[in-house]
Amino acid sequence: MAPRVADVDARREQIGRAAIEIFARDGFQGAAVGDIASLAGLSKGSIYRYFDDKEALFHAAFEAVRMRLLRDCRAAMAEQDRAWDQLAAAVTATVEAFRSYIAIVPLTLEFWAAASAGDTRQRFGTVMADMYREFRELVIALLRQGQAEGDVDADADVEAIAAWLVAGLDGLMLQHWFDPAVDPLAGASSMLSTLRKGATNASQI
Amino acid sequence: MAPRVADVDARREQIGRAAIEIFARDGFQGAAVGDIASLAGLSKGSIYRYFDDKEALFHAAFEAVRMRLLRDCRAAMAEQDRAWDQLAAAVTATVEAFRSYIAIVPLTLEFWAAASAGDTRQRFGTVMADMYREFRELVIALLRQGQAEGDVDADADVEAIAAWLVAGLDGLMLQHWFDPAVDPLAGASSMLSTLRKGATNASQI
DNA sequence: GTATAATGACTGACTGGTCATTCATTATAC
DNA sequence: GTATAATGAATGACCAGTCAGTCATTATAC
Repeated sequence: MAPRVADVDARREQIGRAAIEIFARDGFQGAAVGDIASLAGLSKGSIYRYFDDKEALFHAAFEAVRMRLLRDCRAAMAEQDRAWDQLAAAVTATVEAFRSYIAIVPLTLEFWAAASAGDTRQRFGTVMADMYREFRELVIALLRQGQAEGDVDADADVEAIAAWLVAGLDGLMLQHWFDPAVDPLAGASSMLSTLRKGATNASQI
Repeated sequence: MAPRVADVDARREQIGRAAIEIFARDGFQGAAVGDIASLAGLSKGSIYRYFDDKEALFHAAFEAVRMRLLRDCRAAMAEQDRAWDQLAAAVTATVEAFRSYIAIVPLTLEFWAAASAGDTRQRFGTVMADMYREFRELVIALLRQGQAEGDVDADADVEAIAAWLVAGLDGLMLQHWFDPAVDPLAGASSMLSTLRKGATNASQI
């Protein structure tokens, strides 16, 4: 109807918000493009003016969620001076992000599945690999700085630690999703304090 | 009377094996029951003689994989005396199971997704919740015994530790699946040694 | 040992339905 | 009048689950 739409980016974002909600509720395969269109206040056909196909829509939804998480982490880190405190803040911010924006969880699970099997595997698999590399590298950098600042053992295997720290956060969110009695914050705190004691000679000996 | 003396259990297992392979390759929604039937050497119609519907097939596939994992864990534990060594053996056995039977990974990811969104959520959600509770309880029991044997601090929060240990294994397997350069065994070893140092006064002080 | 009857595992064409994607048409703004 | 956004009916492909019929195998009678 409206020629020269006011703002293409705004419309894409509007559709993306609807996509997050529907994909989180119904899954990737289960979601109907028409439902996303309705929620965005458009018709099915219009979706295809802004996105090539359903997969592109899914990718955009996940990307939006990922950026939000990364932004929250960086914001929390900016408030701390020492690398160790920044790491703790990032971990806490991640858990908080999951709790305050719970749609992240089912959306992520759907994305994992899409990246691991079926036609979507190739397209989304590299996206996941890149994302985890990025998260691990963030943690590795903090741990290295922590070593320089004397909060982390010089001989700690920072790569391995980064992998299981990120892994632990994912897994805690997963268990919390299936069973709300599992407290992800308690788990993350325990993980951090154990790491603090287990990989820090300076403060113990 | 009964032609080919059909061994119902054997047939179900034969179909189950095919189901694991196809679901791991194509995902739950993406898999065609006809493909599973072909791989099992049967026709589509016959599948429904042994399973109520596609979901039942999926459930059976996951259950088989879960039992195998649990069996491997218990076997590894049986070879150790002290609770701490049993825990370490179980963790290593889990990682080894993932590596030697890699189809577990995409199948698990599919199951997570099915348990988190869409029509399948209710049916599979409780299965997941129960499974994680079972795994956590196994770890909790070992940690408690470890406390009794003096290998684990008396004031350690065993519930929180169990949650993040299980979480870490899931997450490591996930990262390894997307990026084979991530070594899950190195991650798991680091996690264990950190826990050993961080939650054990006895051996350090 | 042979012929016949009974059985039920197995098949695959079929039904009913879903849904992503396309495109001819309509509405709107300038 | 023209360019473009938006629409939604139409298309085509896919697939879970059903069921009437087939036929190899077993049981029984003699």
